[in-house]
Amino acid sequence: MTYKNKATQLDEIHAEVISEFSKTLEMFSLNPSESQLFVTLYLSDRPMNLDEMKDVLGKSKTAMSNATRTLLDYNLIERVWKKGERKDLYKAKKDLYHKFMKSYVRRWLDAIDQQMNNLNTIEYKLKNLDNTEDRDFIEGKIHEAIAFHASLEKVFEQINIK
Amino acid sequence: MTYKNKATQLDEIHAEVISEFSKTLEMFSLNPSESQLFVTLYLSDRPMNLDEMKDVLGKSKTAMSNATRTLLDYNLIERVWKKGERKDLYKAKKDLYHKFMKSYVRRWLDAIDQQMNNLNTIEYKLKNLDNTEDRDFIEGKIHEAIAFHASLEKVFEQINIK
DNA sequence: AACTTCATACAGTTTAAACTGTACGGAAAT
DNA sequence: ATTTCCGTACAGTTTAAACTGTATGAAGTT
Repeated sequence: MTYKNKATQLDEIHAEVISEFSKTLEMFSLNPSESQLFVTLYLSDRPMNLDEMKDVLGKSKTAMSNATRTLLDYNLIERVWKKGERKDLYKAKKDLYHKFMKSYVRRWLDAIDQQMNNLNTIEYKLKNLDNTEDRDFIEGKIHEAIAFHASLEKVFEQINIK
Repeated sequence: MTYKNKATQLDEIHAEVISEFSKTLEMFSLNPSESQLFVTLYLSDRPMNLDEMKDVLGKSKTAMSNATRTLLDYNLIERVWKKGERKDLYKAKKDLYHKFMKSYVRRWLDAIDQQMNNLNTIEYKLKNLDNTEDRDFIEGKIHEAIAFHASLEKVFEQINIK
């Protein structure tokens, strides 16, 4: 039986957690680098710089730079200042669940809002057309689609409060 | 000013609704063909066959065949039988909001369940290792990750009831 | 001021998703 | 039984996302 020291075994576990947990985070519309990077920071007991990240994940520094910016934008990680340190340091924010939900819900709500505007614009165009059976049919459908968006908005707003 | 007859104007509106509404539906993890096809069926006053679909969307019949199968699987459209008709006919299901939410929530819950199992498996492996500070640290993180999944499960289950 | 060292912009490459066209098997029509 | 017509499997192509390597400019160091 092959001998494995504790450190190696823990490294394997570490890698497995990154691989598995990141799959869930990808469902929040994060790409693989973003998801894996978040889990890496989440599992780290101290802030990390871009070079450390790229070594852990075996990806390019550019990928790490892009991923940190997105995660910052989503408010999932934060930059940490350390005296005498030239490299940027980042750590995962606390309270996983709320941070992810908030970011996710916000992106949904933004998109829903945008799409409702677009549908309202289309509906407005319809009003300038003569009334016909076809016109009324489409108008009804657009109305229903807008109501669909309103329902979505409602359900995501409810999540937000919790 | 260019003359446009009613039919042309309505066709334009029709195309715009497909283009815009489908963007929202893509957020339910549908690909462009699936989303556009759903909206097409949604806007149609009668069931359509694959050839009609491909003409409306300007895509291949294979794309339509694949898209209908996915939409059927997600329970968003249904097949319609018509006497003497050899081609398969499909129509959009009623009650957009509930159908989409249900399908979406189900896919989230399935994935969460799968991921919780994976994390539990990893945690079990950890138990066979000697206790060290590092081990305890990772174990705590895995626990937190599992709790994160449990919270997700809860929030999506709540949506489901409504 | 010259030299390092960092993050990131940018162009190019790789990889994966989306889509197309052809071919095939099965069902219906002749 | 043969022919026609349908949906879809499959292989190949196109398109878009993800990622890499190099270049650049800004900030810190000597």
